[in-house]
Amino acid sequence: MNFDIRMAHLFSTLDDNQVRQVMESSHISTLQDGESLFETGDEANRFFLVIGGQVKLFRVSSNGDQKIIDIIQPGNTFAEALMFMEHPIYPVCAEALGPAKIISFDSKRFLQILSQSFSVCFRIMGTMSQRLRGLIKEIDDLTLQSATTRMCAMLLRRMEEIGKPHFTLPAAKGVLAARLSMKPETFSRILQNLSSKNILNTKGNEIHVIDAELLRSLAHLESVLGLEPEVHCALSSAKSLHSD
Amino acid sequence: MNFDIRMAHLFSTLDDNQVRQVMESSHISTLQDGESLFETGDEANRFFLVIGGQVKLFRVSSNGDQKIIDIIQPGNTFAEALMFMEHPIYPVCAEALGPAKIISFDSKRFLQILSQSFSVCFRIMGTMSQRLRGLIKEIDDLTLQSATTRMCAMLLRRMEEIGKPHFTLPAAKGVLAARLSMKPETFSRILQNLSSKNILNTKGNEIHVIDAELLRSLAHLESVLGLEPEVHCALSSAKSLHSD
DNA sequence: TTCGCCATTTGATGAAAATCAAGGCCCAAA
DNA sequence: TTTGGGCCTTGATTTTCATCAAATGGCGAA
Repeated sequence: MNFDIRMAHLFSTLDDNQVRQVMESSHISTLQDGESLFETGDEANRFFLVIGGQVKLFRVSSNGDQKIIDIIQPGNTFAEALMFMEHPIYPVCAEALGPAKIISFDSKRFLQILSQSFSVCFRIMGTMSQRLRGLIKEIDDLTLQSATTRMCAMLLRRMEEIGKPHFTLPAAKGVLAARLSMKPETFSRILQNLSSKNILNTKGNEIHVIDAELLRSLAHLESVLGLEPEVHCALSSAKSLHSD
Repeated sequence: MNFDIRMAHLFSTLDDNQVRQVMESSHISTLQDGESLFETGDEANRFFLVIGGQVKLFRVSSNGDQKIIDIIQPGNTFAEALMFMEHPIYPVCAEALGPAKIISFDSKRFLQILSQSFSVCFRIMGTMSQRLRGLIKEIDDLTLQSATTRMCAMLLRRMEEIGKPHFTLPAAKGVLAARLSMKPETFSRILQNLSSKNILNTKGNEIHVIDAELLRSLAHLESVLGLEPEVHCALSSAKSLHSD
């Protein structure tokens, strides 16, 4: 296996020797769709790097609903923050979303390397800092915004990521719904609604955005709320989205 | 001022010399109730330690609603995670909840000290790790649970913190409502509801829990995080959980 | 004490999203 | 080709909570 872990941000400042040390404790796994990597409450003495496919992190409520916390893409690490706790326990479940390939690393071993290199320390702190920021944003999304707003924001992110108004949804609709904290039915209805407003077209998992401006105004509903009168048209059409 | 910053977890492993260095860039402020420390979007070149009173961290939507992210108790630091970002910007607003006393520190200066001491590095990583966990737990609360569930969980936490079924709410009801992402009206109604079911009695800000078991079952508490013998930042009001 | 300003409570109403229940679609296996 | 099982969609209904509006109550200042 000649995959260079330095492609991952976390490992990018390691020298050859350090990479070798890290790799000594590593283990590559290939996962089937839906195969579990770890569960909430498991002892967390390893962390992970996705090198193929996707891994979803989620929590399960007592009624069986899943809230997807994050979907980890290839090249990204996860669960590395836990190595700094005394009795680390995974606070989420992780399982493959489709077939996936991952490398796992021994946390203790990595801590040893960490204690030799400030640059790696700083690197990891930067990563954690970003994650913190991301989670705050997430809380923001969940509390200050409606399901429609979240949907529009997601579509816009995806659109800008691709760079074209025509793109494919990054996962099955049901999965995205869980990611956005709504039921599949709601997801479907909102999409259908946006479509009926001629803001976009859908065909299966293909999305074609027609009116990106309107979409944007829906996604930024709140920041728009207090502003100029002219945005009111966009706003009012936003409000009427659900009422007819 | 002879307050020893080593009381704070983050500084606990500093030697006298390092403490002196850190203090050189520090600044003590006394805040009135409601006085702002910083706002979302401000350049973040300082971080803070609360030594008296409380500081609330929150985000604001344009309609004026506040979502309280955290309430920082004396002895705790906040905004320290930002020093690892390239162009650090506070992602939340901070203001005093009642009169408060805080010390601020220069981030750059502290980074220098950090680059001399692995123990401080590890310390800060541990802190960040806990914050991450806390935020995940938060997302959990916001999505998988109803307003009543959140209320019950909060009451239980508070009860266990105090150790008696009779206690005082840790802040004004309106503030707690925002902390739990609900309107004051809803907060009031839920409390009234619990009371009418003889689960608890209320009188002003005094709560007397009658049926803790029932309360617990309403909170749907999966003991996912139940076993956490550790640090606990007992001061901070609930939170702690994350991997990524 | 009275006044006025708060935070809180209470009631009535409405809107968003969950839930319940079918039904349709697509694809893959028989 | 037919069949069956995931997904997704659609419709009807219900629940939860926000919103609007109007008391109530406490507490400090005049």
